[in-house]
Amino acid sequence: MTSVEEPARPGERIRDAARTRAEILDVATQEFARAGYDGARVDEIAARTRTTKRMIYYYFGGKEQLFTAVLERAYGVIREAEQQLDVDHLDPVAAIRRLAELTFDHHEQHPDFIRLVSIENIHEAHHIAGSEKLGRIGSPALDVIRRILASGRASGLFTADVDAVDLHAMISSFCFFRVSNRHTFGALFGRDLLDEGQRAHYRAMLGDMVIAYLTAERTAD
Amino acid sequence: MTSVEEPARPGERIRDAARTRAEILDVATQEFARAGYDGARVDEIAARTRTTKRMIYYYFGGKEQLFTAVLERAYGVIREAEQQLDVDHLDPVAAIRRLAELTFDHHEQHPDFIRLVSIENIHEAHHIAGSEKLGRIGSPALDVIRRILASGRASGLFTADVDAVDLHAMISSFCFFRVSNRHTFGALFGRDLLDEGQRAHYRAMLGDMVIAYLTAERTAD
DNA sequence: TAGCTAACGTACTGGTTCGTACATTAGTGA
DNA sequence: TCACTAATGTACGAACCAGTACGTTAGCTA
Repeated sequence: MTSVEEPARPGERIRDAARTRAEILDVATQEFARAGYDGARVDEIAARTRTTKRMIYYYFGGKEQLFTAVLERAYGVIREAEQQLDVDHLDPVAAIRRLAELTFDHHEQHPDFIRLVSIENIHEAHHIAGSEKLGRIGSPALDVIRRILASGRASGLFTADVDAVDLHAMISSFCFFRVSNRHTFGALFGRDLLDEGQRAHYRAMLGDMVIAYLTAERTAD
Repeated sequence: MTSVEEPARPGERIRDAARTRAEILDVATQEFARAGYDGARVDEIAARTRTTKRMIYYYFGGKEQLFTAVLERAYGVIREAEQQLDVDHLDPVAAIRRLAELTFDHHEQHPDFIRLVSIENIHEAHHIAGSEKLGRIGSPALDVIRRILASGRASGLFTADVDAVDLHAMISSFCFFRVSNRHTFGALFGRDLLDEGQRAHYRAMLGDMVIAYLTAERTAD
């Protein structure tokens, strides 16, 4: 999520539009993820940048548009990662487990993204709806899931006629919840879902669950 | 979630501490759920009450404590509902499906509660941690799950040696995600997870998933 | 090298928002 | 019935915060 890491040589290297813009986005991502949309402070974002508040309005127009830009970039990062998915060489069962594991890993590695999505849901996806870049973009992972499901059904390994979007929701919900609800779950049940020692356990549990669901013999249809 | 519904006879019925307190909590629940902690306005809460802002500070002390009180009551409602759970007369498979369905229904029926929990997670469960009533309260559903799992294992129906808290997390994650991420999911995939026509489908899917997981033959252990 | 414009900084403003000082009254117990 | 306190209302203040008016300069181009 970090795209600016110049050594910050003092005094030097002024007037770099691209860098300034990117730096604002980096800091804004952290600040919005930290405090939510209304909790985030434009002054605080500016203070943690090598530029001033004026530039935020110069480049983005306002707090609202800045948040939209943050979301757009965050979703862009996810899309790129999902496009790297390569599980076609595996058999359907192994492929779906691998996909679940990669989704699991990805959620764990991007807690700020999870927080931004949670925040955007509190605001009823208002910013996504107003963004040309984000409306109905779907997810590259969906195509992967579709291919795996088709091949699994063809080979008779998968008994259930499952919809790709539904399976994506099933996998995502577990991965997302583990990160998004970590704090309340921990406070209520005294168990940290992100505990390092439990990581492999939950990762396997997700895979087992999905495979079991896809390969179970249905009593009725 | 609504506990005050007096006919509001004008001018009458002044000086009712319990009612005033409850009315503030009702309105505050809506306002916090609507806008998040920082987005919520104390003045707005007061305006939508038959009393004044002064009373909010009189009864609760401040915005922070008011939010904690809102959370405490919301969790209290959930606990009460979970205590009504009665699935002991069913066989383990039917019992676990019934439990999943009731969890599913309950999440769907209390979107404000889901939003409050999401908001509290953004704030890293700070208010729960500071509340005597909420620390480590767990969930009555956990005991039910423990009983069902024990009986399922004893009868040999459940192959997996699953932990109750983990199973609770699995069920909750799907139910929670469906409500909490409804808006971003809908905006991105063009599918409303709360669509009335899909309700039975997702409800069955959750049950199928859990049952498949619990009854699947494991390849390794 | 002159001039033009994109990029940047400073200082301020107007409205908002949490919180409170102060005044008042309903209802209860002696 | 009288006094006392719990409950309530009004009006205001001080800090905060998004957004902007205005001024400046770096660096490219003709």
